[in-house]
Amino acid sequence: MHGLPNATQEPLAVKLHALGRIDERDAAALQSCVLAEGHLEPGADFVRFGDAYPAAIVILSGWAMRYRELSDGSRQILNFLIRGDAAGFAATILARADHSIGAITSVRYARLDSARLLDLVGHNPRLGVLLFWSVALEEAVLREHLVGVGKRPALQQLAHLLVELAERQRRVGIDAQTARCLPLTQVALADAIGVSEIHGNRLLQTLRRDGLVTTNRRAVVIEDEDGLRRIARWDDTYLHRDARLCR
Amino acid sequence: MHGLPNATQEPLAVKLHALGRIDERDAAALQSCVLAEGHLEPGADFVRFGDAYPAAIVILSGWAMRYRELSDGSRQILNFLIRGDAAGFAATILARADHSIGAITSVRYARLDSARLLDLVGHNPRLGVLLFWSVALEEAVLREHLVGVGKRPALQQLAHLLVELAERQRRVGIDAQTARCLPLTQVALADAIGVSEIHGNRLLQTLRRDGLVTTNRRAVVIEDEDGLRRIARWDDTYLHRDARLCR
DNA sequence: CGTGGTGTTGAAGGAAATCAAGCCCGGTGG
DNA sequence: CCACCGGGCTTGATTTCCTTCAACACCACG
Repeated sequence: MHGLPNATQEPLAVKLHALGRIDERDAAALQSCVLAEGHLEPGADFVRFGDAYPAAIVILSGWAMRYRELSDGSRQILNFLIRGDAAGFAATILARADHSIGAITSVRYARLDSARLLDLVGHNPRLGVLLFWSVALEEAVLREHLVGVGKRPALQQLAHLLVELAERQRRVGIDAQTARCLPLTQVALADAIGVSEIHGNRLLQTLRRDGLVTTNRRAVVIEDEDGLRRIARWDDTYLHRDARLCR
Repeated sequence: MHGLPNATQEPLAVKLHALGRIDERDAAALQSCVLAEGHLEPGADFVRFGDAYPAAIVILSGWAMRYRELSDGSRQILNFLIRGDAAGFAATILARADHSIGAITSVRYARLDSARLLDLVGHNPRLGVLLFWSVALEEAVLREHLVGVGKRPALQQLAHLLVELAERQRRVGIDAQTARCLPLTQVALADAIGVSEIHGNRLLQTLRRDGLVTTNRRAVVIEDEDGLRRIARWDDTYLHRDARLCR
């Protein structure tokens, strides 16, 4: 992000900034909700299904995921969380987690003082609107995901996911080169789009054959995003939806 | 619902009451947000994908659905909306709808004054918590739906949906007999669980053969809910999750 | 009395799961 | 240093589930 005041380098602020202008005072206020930083190793869980919720957090760097394990051992990944994404707001409300959240790469996060955040929102409706916006957007992503898993052909759905993740990375200020690289194993991708690991692998092969992506050991790199968009039938209004920011 | 103060008969109040006690004053306050009643015929849309959002509403009676149409003409139903369910809160935030909402049966609804609601929440945190709770719960339902569509065998997923809908009806005070009856066509069910109409029909047949459901022309009636729960591998903690109500 | 939404059936083809190996590579420990 | 191991990836063969296509019966409705 160019020309941002310094305090807005805090990821939640960066994210909200991408939605609408927030000034230095707002950014500072957000920053004041940060209690401490924490760290998770790849594979470690932040919450597990059925556990009591820990405090709310914001991801500072690295990749995490919301997921659910089924009795037969399979796993559905509900969403990926990157820099600026928040989790655990429901802690104020729900007694127990209805899904697990785990680290994919090494993750740095900030713990938030949710009482203070709530207070802040009460006194600064504009911030509240922006926060609500980001929650609404996450729900929109979830809905789109459901549509994809339910109705889209698997290849299209895979392409859609890859484009979405690159797009989301750029939106929180990650540079275009880095944003092309998605640190996901093939199992993770398969579990996200709801197909078997083997089928997921074969789908990736066809994308690779057409030069749309390359794959490293534990990552997928987007080589031809426009091509992927075509396969995905990407709708530019998705994620682009702008907030009504004045009030 | 037995022994409720009169004002709490307003559906949103009934719904929140099911989550935690709300008193007559709270209920009256909620009621004061109602602007007017409206009505939709079966098949009519409340919002269509891409449209500007109309005001927020609460369903008073009847069935509606959130859904998305794809370019190939197919449809994914995201969620069903019944008495007490709200829609269009995102109107405050999002410029355009990212999904359509349509009436399945004839629907009565109340339009809400969202500015007033926001104001109310600001002054009555307890109400805010309850409202947030209901939003969080809807998101939980959406996540569960995604898990089902992605990972559960279609028959299990169908059974799960039927049980969930009956359960949700009872929770908003609909009597057990009525709650067993789900006014859904087979196409609607199929579109919700992400299978073709024909396959959906065959799944219903197997449920019928085992005496778990009967079907009228445009409805499914649950005959053996415990049996369905077994097939669905129903988890009793789902939807039962209780809010942390004191603060 | 047609017409269209709804439900039902059969047959055939396709998409994806499952089963079963085997490879590559990085890390660990003997 | 090398052997071994395990996580990630790849491939082929087989089976299962689900879609598609094509009819047709059945009300409910105008």
